[in-house]
Amino acid sequence: MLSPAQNNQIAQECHICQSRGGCLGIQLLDSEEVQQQLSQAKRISRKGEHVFREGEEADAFYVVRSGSIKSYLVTEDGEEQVLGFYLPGDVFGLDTTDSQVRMSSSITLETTSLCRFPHAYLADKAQGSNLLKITAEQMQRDHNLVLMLARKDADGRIASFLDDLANRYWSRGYSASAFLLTMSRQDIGCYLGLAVETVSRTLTRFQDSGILQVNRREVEILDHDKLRKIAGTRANASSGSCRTVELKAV
Amino acid sequence: MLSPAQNNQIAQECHICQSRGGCLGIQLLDSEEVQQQLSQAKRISRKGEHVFREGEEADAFYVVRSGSIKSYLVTEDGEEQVLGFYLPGDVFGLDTTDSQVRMSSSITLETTSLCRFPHAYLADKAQGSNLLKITAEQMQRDHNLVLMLARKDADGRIASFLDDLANRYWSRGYSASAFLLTMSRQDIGCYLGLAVETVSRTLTRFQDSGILQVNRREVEILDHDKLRKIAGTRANASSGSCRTVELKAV
DNA sequence: CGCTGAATTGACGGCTCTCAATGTCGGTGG
DNA sequence: CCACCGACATTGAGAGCCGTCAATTCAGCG
Repeated sequence: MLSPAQNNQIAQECHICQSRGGCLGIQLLDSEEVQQQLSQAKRISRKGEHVFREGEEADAFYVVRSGSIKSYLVTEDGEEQVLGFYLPGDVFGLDTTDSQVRMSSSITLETTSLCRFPHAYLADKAQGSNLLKITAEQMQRDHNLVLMLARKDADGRIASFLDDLANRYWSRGYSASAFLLTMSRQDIGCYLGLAVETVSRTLTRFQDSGILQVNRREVEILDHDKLRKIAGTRANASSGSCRTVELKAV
Repeated sequence: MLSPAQNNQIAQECHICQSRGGCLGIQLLDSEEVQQQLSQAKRISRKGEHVFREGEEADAFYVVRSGSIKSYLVTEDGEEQVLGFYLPGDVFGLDTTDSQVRMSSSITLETTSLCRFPHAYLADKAQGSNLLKITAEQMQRDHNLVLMLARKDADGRIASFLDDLANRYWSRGYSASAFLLTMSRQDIGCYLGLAVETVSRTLTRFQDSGILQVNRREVEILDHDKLRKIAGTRANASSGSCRTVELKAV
């Protein structure tokens, strides 16, 4: 076991995971290996480099230290479906098949620094519960995405997307009202199941309504309440008839 | 450790998990507890009963022995978003929040028998990798759903849905061409993000095209190739401009 | 300075949602 | 046994959102 002082030093060295209750390396890696792994772990990639690709062996997962990551998969006809974007502090690379093969690819959207957590170096104890918590994050994200896709129109999707980004930046200590979109309009469209033109038009319309200010990749949210309101309202009652039917009480 | 004979006996008692490489109880539960847990585990619920609800404490997950389950969550405006349907052999109840709280509700669609796996009784060893494998299933399912919602039109979604069901029945030893829809049209619509009427119309149109025969809950697939073809083709190039851009090789 | 790719804006058409009516099945009570 | 009823499913007509196609502007870069 490392001394508290040592832990402290390592934790300070990487403040990214504080929102999770401390450095993941200390939580997950065999104590004796922590320092070594953490020092090996820092990988810096330039924009457009793949961290891993679908089909490769999955022998590690990652935490974003700085920069941003796009996770996507390629359909049969050779086109992308974006699965998510990862910001500093986010864990990614956990979605693998039964046989520990990558279910998706991930690529850097800018110069990005990562922590790498090889599966082989994970400590055994309490691993299950920790991993469960982490995978839960991913699944929640998936569910939110599904929810957006299935139940919201273009306005709702864009608003949800921006609100989500704002919250995630906020929880990481950045401004929730002004930030940079590290991904292209196309990426956003892919993520939200919208055409690029629709993304553009919607942003412009939001700007005209005074909800936000947008210039290229720069976004400033002026009326967060209104944004949240748009994000919250669903598009179609389509599945709106899907009310929770409470069956007769026993 | 139980003797091979005992393991064999227990495994035979429950043949559901064979496709997974053997009874999950033997793989996951503390050996000494296996038999006890397995006998306690059998829970039979009548149609319309909740297995658990969103917000409850998540102290166990489940495997469907017989019957079927609908997983859903309720949006702010009190409406459902179906997250998936679970058939015999499927694991569900793994999607929890950080603090081990249910992220979704699940309800029986018919008389259903379940195996219950309390987290407290899980053996420590090799738990991590096993759980990872299992959560991976769930995530893959999520991804497929997202893919459908974001990139397929009504025809594609319905076709994918039916093809998926057929494959899952097939892999469990049932007919892949004729089966019963255990869920209502509304449930299907919720799952696929379509209006009930669209589901109905699409099924009718598929029938008129000779792809399948449908009567109420009974479905018989007549032209599986054509079904798969429809399922495979995407609706909009919307995100179709989302080609995999191969950046310049280094 | 020209080129390339990203982003914006406009016109048009189609898919699917909405609203509404009808048909069908299972259960209930007379 | 039959009429009635409610839930589910089907079918039709109309409208709106969003994708497609196309042109234009703009930023970055060699």
